[in-house]
Amino acid sequence: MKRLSIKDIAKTASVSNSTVSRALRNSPLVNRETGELIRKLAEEAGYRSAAARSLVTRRTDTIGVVVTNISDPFVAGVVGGIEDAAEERGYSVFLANSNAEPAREMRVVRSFEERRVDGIIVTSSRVGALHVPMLTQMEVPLVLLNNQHPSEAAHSVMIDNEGGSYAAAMHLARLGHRRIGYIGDRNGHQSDAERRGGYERALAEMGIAYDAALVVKGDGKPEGAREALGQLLQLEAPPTAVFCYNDMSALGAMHEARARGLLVPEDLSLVGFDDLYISQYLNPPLTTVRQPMGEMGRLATHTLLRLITKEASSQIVKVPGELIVRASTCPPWEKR
Amino acid sequence: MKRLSIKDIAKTASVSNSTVSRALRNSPLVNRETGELIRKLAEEAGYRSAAARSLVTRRTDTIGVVVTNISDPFVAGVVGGIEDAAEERGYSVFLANSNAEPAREMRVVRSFEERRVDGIIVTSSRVGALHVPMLTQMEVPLVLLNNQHPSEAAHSVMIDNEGGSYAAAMHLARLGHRRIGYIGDRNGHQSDAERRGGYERALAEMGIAYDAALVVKGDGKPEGAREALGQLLQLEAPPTAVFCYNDMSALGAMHEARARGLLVPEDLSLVGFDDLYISQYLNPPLTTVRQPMGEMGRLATHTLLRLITKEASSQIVKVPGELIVRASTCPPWEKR
DNA sequence: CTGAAAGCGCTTACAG
DNA sequence: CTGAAAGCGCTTACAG
Repeated sequence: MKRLSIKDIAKTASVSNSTVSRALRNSPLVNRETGELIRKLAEEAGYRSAAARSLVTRRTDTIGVVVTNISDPFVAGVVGGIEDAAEERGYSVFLANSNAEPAREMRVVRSFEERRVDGIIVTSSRVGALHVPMLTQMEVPLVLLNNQHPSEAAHSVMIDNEGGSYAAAMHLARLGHRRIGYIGDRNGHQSDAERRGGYERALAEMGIAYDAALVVKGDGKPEGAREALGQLLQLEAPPTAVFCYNDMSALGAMHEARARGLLVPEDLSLVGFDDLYISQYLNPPLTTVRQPMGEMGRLATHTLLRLITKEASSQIVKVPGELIVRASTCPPWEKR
Repeated sequence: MKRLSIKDIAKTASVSNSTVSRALRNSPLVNRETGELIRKLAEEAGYRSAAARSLVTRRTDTIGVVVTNISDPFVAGVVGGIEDAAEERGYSVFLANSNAEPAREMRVVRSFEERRVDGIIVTSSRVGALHVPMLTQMEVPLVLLNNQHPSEAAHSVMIDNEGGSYAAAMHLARLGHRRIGYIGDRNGHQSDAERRGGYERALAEMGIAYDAALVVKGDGKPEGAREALGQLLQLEAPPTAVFCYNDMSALGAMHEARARGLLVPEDLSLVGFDDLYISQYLNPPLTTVRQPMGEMGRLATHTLLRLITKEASSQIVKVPGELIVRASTCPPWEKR
């Protein structure tokens, strides 16, 4: 069964290619009955070629999404939202992992360009930000999601890192904690600086002196956080609570605490950032700052689509986080 | 900066379009020096249009991947492997969520067809299997990954459900457990039947009588497993160990056990299936059967690529699972 | 409302 | 080794 083309349909409907093309695009320039007949035939018979269409329309109804690693649950959540929003509007999405390798990111972006995607979304990439110049020069609409580079001229969707972290640290301080640690991300992300900023503001507001020894660096993954918590626990006066850069770090910290025989939250309160799906099922369930991942993906897509259709669109949308209090935090005096 | 075409390069190199086209494809039919010059110009200047090329070559160097839900960590792991393998071979991947909705799955498959993908991979979809006839009729190469439908005529990559589950249940039985529960998946997946099969074979081999009351159904997610574990715990003689359909179910069971004040593994041993990234960090770390997700994705891609190039390829690849023993299981007599 | 014709940007026999 | 020409399958002025 050969792939049918517009021409075949034209033949069996005994009209011209032009008419078929119009009917398939629901053009008003075509007789109702003729149009319906053609559409019915097309439905049964086959489909048009997007390639041929794109060649003349110069649109592909396609967007490219570059992520550092689709296996990261935060990224996967965002991509889910992007795909949903794109599909709703009739767009298909190309997905490419950069693995945070600049060379690979360049490669995939070029392949996106060659495929003439109508727009590109870059997620959480430090690398990506370095290429903003290249990307903007390509003059393909671009939206950055949780961009990690301060100086961008691109449109972006960002979580309110500072505000969310402030809420997290305030929660801990109000519980009565005075020695509150922060396990950050050593990769020099802007988000790390912002989250630390919110943490510091909360401490200051609660009259807690900033202690540099309580601020250590993980890698955004469980392993790095385990080490980082180890450092914190070696302190003369170890923290009674730790705010972590993200849920994955909190997961590692929780694991490490358990390995050392500490109870969470009785011996150590822990707060994360992200609210991954699994976080509610941890033992204990994790107190964290929710990022609406799917929603952020949808937002980024809508922004991009507006860019593509040249509609006005806000340069940067900042999404608030939401503190979700669960069982990994409690007052320090419940200790022992 | 306008998008350059082959024609522009031809002009500045003062050769014909044909020559540029050949040089860009590294054809031996072109003078070395000329070729290099052209390639250099092209590198600086711009790129060819994949759409125009596809129109004549009838290939798009593109594959479509349909998943039920990219936010599922198992699926995300598989997609990561697919994307890696595809990128290596110069293919781009379209990603589409079906959300397990048949209508949406149809839609995305059609859009894949319209975009003339060279091949399609369908992951873990019960729905997908229903459309195998439609898909095969499209005569686009198709590979199913962990297909949930028994009667397919398509190529597929599957985990050895029966063998993995047998190993999991044997592990429990050898630890000394005699009352071993199974929390399955109520969605009627073939994988559920196979995993239960492995469980039953192990019991039989260890001389443990099969007790239907110990076999309950979850939904493959934490919530369903919580309920299911609740049922098991209401039994007169509740199980001392439970094998779960997947890690997400084990996560829910662990959460429910904790909520009821049971200690894992002392009061209840728990085994999962998948070995998600997070499973090693759970409290306690989860004993489970590892599915090499990324590897399976790569395998599916290689099979598909072979199909695309008409090379011979095995109809069905069965991947062995690996039992990973961690801290969520112990002998029953350690109880109390 | 409809059709003939040009053209989108490539690739590939065909003829040198 | 190179170029002119046809053609891939559509869309869209243009002319009825």
